[in-house]
Amino acid sequence: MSKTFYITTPIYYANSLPHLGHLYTTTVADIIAKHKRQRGFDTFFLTGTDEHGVNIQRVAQKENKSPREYVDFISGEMKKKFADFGLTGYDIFMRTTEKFHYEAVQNLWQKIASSKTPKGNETIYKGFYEAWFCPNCAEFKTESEYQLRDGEDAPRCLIHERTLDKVSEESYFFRLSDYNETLLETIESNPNLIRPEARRNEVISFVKSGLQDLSISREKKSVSWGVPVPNDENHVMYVWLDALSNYITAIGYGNSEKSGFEKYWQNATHLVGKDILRQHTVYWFSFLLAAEIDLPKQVFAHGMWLDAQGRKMGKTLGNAVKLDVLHKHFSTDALRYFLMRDMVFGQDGKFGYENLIDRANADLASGLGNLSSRTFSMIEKYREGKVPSGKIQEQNYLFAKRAGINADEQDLVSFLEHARDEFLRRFDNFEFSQALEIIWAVIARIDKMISDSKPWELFKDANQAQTLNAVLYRTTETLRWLCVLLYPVMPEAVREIYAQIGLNEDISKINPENLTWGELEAETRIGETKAVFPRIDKNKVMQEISESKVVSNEQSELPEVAGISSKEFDNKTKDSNTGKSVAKDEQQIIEENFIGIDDFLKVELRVGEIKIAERIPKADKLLRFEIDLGEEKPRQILAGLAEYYEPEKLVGRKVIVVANLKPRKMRGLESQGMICAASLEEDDTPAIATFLEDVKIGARLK
RNA sequence: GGCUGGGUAGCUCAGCUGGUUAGAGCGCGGGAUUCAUAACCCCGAGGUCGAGUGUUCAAGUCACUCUCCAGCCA
Repeated sequence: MSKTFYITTPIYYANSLPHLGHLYTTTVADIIAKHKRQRGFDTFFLTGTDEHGVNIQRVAQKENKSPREYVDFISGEMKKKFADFGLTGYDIFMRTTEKFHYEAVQNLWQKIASSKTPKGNETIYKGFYEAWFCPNCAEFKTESEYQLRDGEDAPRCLIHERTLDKVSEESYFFRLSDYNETLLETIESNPNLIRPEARRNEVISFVKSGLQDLSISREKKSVSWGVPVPNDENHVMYVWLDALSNYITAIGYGNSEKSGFEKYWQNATHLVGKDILRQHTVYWFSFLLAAEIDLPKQVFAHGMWLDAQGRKMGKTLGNAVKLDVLHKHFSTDALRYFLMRDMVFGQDGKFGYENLIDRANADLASGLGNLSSRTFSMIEKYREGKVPSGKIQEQNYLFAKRAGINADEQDLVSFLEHARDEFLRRFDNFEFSQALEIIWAVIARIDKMISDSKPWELFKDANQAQTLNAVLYRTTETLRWLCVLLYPVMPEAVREIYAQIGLNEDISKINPENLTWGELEAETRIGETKAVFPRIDKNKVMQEISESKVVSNEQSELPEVAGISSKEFDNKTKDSNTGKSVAKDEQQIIEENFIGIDDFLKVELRVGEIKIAERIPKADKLLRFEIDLGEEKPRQILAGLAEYYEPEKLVGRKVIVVANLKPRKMRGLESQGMICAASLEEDDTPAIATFLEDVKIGARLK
């Protein structure tokens, strides 16, 4: 039986449109799947949507759709976006609303219910949960949504300020509290079960702090959109049991429609965002233990993409990456490369269009692209388009040596083999960023070999014919290897290069472990040459992106209730445990985005004239200003404008100053306010706000 | 507050079990070159490795204290 491999992304909660987070995890999974397949693993790749729960019920209602219509729409959008980015290689797009899943989770429920906990108790029991309910909001409130005042028994709703009612609802509970020891033992004895290590520690400390039983159902009268609990008309399962079990139901556990459980489950890897790690370890592992199913081999929690400044992306800040912008301006391969190269897998990463462009230009255009381009151009020019043999005969050794080329290619071969092995090792260990660095070290080495041997001079010397041949052969053969290694990351581009070498095998089926130096045959006729990674005109593209942003802000979009999925996941967690309520009302979100006039008046904006502007030694961004606000003496204000403005030219300019900002020290100097400026572009290039009319110094803005 | 992780060149990061003058890429300055996508190659500037104390012949690398940042605490 061949080796198998099972890779999953989370199934994404179908309450909001696809965003970068979804795209990222599925891209990583796709790359891993392609890699494993190349290496001969019988691989199963799952992604999909999680479609039940009260959140979805509500959003659907708001949209005047049935939950089913709504999730059909979202899941369709998800598939479309994935397809836009070439993500079609999954084996299943799992949906929890499918019939087989209903059947299978119900079977799982019964299996769990029929077994005992490690301490010999019933695993599932019926009880009540109690929670604070606000009748005005018609919602259960979580801790962060209410306030308990001194001397009062019941907390108050933060919105309505009225006391909350304690409401209890019947619920089935999973006896999670009986799984502490088993869980701890399992996790501690398997260092690789949860990764990265820092995350694993979090889980361990969470388990150690004691586990409470988990509510796994809701009464149908409050939540109807879910899988019915077997033998109880009045309950539906609550999200996590339903959602997590998809990983096994999709491959045939508990149902006969799907298959592969025996084959794939033994080698399962779950990729998850760090925000849902607990659910995928504590809850999921316990469910599996209860159902007497083996645990997955590994759960890997990756980080989040932050914006270029390191802030969380979201609706409120308006800094979320727009997938249509990405799709319009960047090739899928460049994006895939960036996602793998720029984020250390497991840590958070910063995403900026500029970073992406810089990365693509430096590594892809100037690096790999340029190497292939110069190679084929030389083969065309010097060897009539045919890859020459790399053999150097003994009588030519001396000539080769003079050109700095070792007649024996073994050094290069060993180097390349070692790079390949390292690459595979890093890749297997999910160290994608470092794996790719190794490839780029190979590119640098080949570039250097070319520069050192100077093929354009060798060409003029008849004695150096074989040296030139060797350089060209070695370069091309190395490119062949790199294509095979890089295939999972940049399938399209690498196929193109492979074809330009003149080869036509299906690169997706070539196992990098079996690459053998010299298999590229001499006399191979190279294909038609063209640039694989065109250089991106940064200014132009950045300009276009900032223009398109303005447009898309004006378009009305489908509302993303309560924003982005990580937040939703959090809410969902609380919900599943306590039955307290969830998604914030859209209206409420909107209200939160407004401030009252009082809030505005707190900000003291005044007109000031710049009297002195100068650079600060050793600070490349900061400028020091003295600004006259009509006060006794000018104020010293520091601002990060040095990269964009000549200080001399700012003297005399009237600007808007936040006058009551708390003073702050920077570079040992106190800044007594802030100059208002707008950002021109993604990188925060500032434009100082100013007046067309002649305003008085010290005048307050209102 | 408790726990966990991190603070290494302007930026993003490598530095395994302590051992020569602390590395890479990007960016910046200079040079060389033309096969190539203003590319590639060479040279250079730039770091008291968050602060302090200790262990040691020897410490980004170990211990302790402090500090700042991030995450987890249902």
